[in-house]
Amino acid sequence: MFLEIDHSSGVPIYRQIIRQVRRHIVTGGLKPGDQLESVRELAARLNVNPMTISKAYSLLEGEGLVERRRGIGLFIADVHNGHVDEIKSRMFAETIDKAAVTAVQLGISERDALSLLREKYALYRSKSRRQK
Amino acid sequence: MFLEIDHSSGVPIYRQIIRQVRRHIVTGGLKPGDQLESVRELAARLNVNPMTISKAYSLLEGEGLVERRRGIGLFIADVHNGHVDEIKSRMFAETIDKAAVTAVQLGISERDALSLLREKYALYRSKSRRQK
Amino acid sequence: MFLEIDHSSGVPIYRQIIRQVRRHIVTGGLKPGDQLESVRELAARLNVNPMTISKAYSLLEGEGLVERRRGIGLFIADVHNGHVDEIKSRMFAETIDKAAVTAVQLGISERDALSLLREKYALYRSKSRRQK
Amino acid sequence: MFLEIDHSSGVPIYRQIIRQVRRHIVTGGLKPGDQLESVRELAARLNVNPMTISKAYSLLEGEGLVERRRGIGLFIADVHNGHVDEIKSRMFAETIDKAAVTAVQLGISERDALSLLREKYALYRSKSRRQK
DNA sequence: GTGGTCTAGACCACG
DNA sequence: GTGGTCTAGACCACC
Repeated sequence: MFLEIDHSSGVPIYRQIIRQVRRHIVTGGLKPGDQLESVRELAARLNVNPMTISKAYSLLEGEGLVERRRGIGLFIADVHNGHVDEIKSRMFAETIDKAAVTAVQLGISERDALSLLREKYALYRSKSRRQK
Repeated sequence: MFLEIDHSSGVPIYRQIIRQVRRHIVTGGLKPGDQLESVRELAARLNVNPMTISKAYSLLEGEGLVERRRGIGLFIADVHNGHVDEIKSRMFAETIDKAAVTAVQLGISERDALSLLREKYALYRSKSRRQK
Repeated sequence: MFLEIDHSSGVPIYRQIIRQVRRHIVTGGLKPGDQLESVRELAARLNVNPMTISKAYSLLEGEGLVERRRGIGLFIADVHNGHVDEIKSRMFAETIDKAAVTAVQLGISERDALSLLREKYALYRSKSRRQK
Repeated sequence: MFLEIDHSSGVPIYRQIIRQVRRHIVTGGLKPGDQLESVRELAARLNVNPMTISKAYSLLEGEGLVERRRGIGLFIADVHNGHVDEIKSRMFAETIDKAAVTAVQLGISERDALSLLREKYALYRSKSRRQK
């Protein structure tokens, strides 16, 4: 599971995790029944405190996106139906929208904007492949 | 100076102020030599504690965007063009960064991401021209 | 960490702290990765308000000399050698600047000024060697 | 009269003026009976508020270093006797002392220290000549 | 009038 | 436990 933590953004780590896991579920990257990485494992991989992972998982459980099976671990719940593509598009459109507004307001050329996006895309694409 | 404080966003007030003043400076809404609203005045207008405003102003001073003239008030500093460009790049890079991570996590192709950005860019570009 | 606060000097406490921590970092007394005393601990020890310490620490963070690890504490950042050298130069330039102005105003010749500096330098150099 | 105001040092302007006028008196750059520049003139030249100059002059008068002659202006008082060279040396030695300690503590070479002093000396020497 | 500093105390978020 | 934020109020220095 590809997760990118930004320690300097000020956004709490557990929130960053929740948002990204939610995305993976929406995307189908994580499918109903899939087991989540264990708290300890993920904590070690991301180099954050296990309690932080635990908090994120608990909140996802509260949302009903994740199910706890006692003694075994956490699994993606069966909530994955319909409208997924639409939701995906909307989620992505929001981020691009902000970027476009900012670019225009700051007078950044379309050429520069596109080339930066291309570069960043490649960066995270390769990171995500390495994490798989 | 137009400033909009969102008390419910969770983003610290002083950061909201910094971000908006910075944007006003970078986009030319505030020009070198312009005097900032006084701490007390702005505090009264936004209905927040003067120290909160003071904190925002001090940090802007630390960034070199704002200058104190003792006993008189605070003024927009004479920022080099290079510095402004650097700030712009940083501001824009942050938004593109988020978009790129989202795109990768949602499994959106680079091609689609770029074309959406192109489309949005054109949209806001033409909007901004009409407003001129 | 040795910190000496002079309440009667008129120099703001938070600036005294910043200057001394900065000096400890630059001279190697505090090394990258070292944890700073907690805000509350230092506040109690120096007998000042925690917010004053917090302000000093925040500004050091803004300078990039110190890093927050959320919920854990503050640590000396991994400062590049170049950055340290820059800070050193700035610190030293300030003292020489004052000396030069004084020399000119007192009508002391460049020759005498240089020879006094040479002499004082040798003095403290040998003192510092003896302490090693 | 050569005066160097540092707006960014945090030291109040009126104090900077007092200290430097005092130095000129000690040095003999200003002699008993010499008339001081008028408040307005000096204010215009240094580009500071006339009240700031006035405050500095009043405090110098309080020290007895300066005398007010009603309707005419301010003059250097007749306090200029003995020990002058000794005082000068001490004033200068203090600044060099600090510089030398800093240099040694920061590990700056004698060569670099001397060359910086040479450079700064030349800078203020030429400034002082222009102001005469 | 301007901003700067410090305090005391409350509350929050994070780990 | 950690730091961060905000408030209310006092006091200071400067112009």
